Amino acid sequence: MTESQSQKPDYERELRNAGVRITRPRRVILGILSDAGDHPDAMEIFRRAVAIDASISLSTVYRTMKLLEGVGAIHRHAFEGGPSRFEPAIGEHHDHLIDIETGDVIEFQSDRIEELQQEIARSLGYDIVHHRLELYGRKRRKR
Amino acid sequence: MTESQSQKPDYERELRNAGVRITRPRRVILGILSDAGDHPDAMEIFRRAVAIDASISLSTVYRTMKLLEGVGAIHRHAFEGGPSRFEPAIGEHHDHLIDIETGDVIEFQSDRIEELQQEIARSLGYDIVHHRLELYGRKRRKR
DNA sequence: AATGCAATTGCAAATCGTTTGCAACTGGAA
DNA sequence: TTCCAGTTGCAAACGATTTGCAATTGCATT
Ligand SMILES: [Mn+2]
Ligand SMILES: [Mn+2]
Ligand SMILES: [Zn+2]
Ligand SMILES: [Zn+2]
Repeated sequence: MTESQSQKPDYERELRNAGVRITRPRRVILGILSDAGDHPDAMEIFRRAVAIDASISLSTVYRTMKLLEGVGAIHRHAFEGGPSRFEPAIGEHHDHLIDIETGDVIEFQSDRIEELQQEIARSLGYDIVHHRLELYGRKRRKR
Repeated sequence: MTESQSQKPDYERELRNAGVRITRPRRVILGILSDAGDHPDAMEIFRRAVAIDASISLSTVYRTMKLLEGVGAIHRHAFEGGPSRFEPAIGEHHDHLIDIETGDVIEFQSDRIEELQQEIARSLGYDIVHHRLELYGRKRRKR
């Protein structure tokens, strides 16, 4: 396997090109997002950021998330109940299954479902701009 | 077509059986929900309620929605951005397509997608408790 | 029909997640 | 280095929803 497909996005480059200033707080937040394997919310990102640079504020986390969402660098999820959660917009599209007991988020992907969504939308005279598919469930009890 | 399948749910009966007290505010709110053809939010329900009984409070609307959701009489939707929106839990299950330009909500149903969701969940070792499928799109530009 | 009391209400204040005004600060082009 | 528009931290504001509390009211019981 070559490293042609980096797992961690080079945000700094990407953002510079988008004409965004790379500041200290942003560099810290970008680093956190780059190697987050989960779907942290703003407060969690803030905690991780403060551990690196105590002067970072929650406001800046929120402002940065909004900016990154705006340039398409991250995705915002509004899972049931809780606050917005984020993840880098790398790799192929996927949807989520949320374990309603543990809160675990499991990713999955179904070309078939994606196709069907398109069909449905167009049969209704619409083009899909984006969508949201979330399954909420619990581990199947062993039989 | 007979009237064997009532379009408007008989909430009062349903709730009495569930051991819920039928108060004046509740009766008004239930009436509004019964013949709401749309997906109103709490504030909208409040407005419609006040038009019938000026003494109803927004708190009571919120408390009643929570109660009705709890007994499964209504569904709560958290469409992108806005506040929670509600609809009677009658008829067959359906999902929604939201017109991102007008805010219109269009209902649709796909047995195929529902099946695929089940398959996916069980392949991941889960039972689906509920799910959420929302398509956000815009009217296809006429070609 | 009158009684009794837990359930329900309206109101105001609180809460939660998020946004914003503002004065101080800083990245990075020149 | 200078310079200033962009960015920051802070505190206050925000919108949606929830909650404490004292007053009211369903409704089961006499
Ligand atoms: Mn994900
Ligand atoms: Mn609907
Ligand atoms: Zn998808
Ligand atoms: Zn569905």
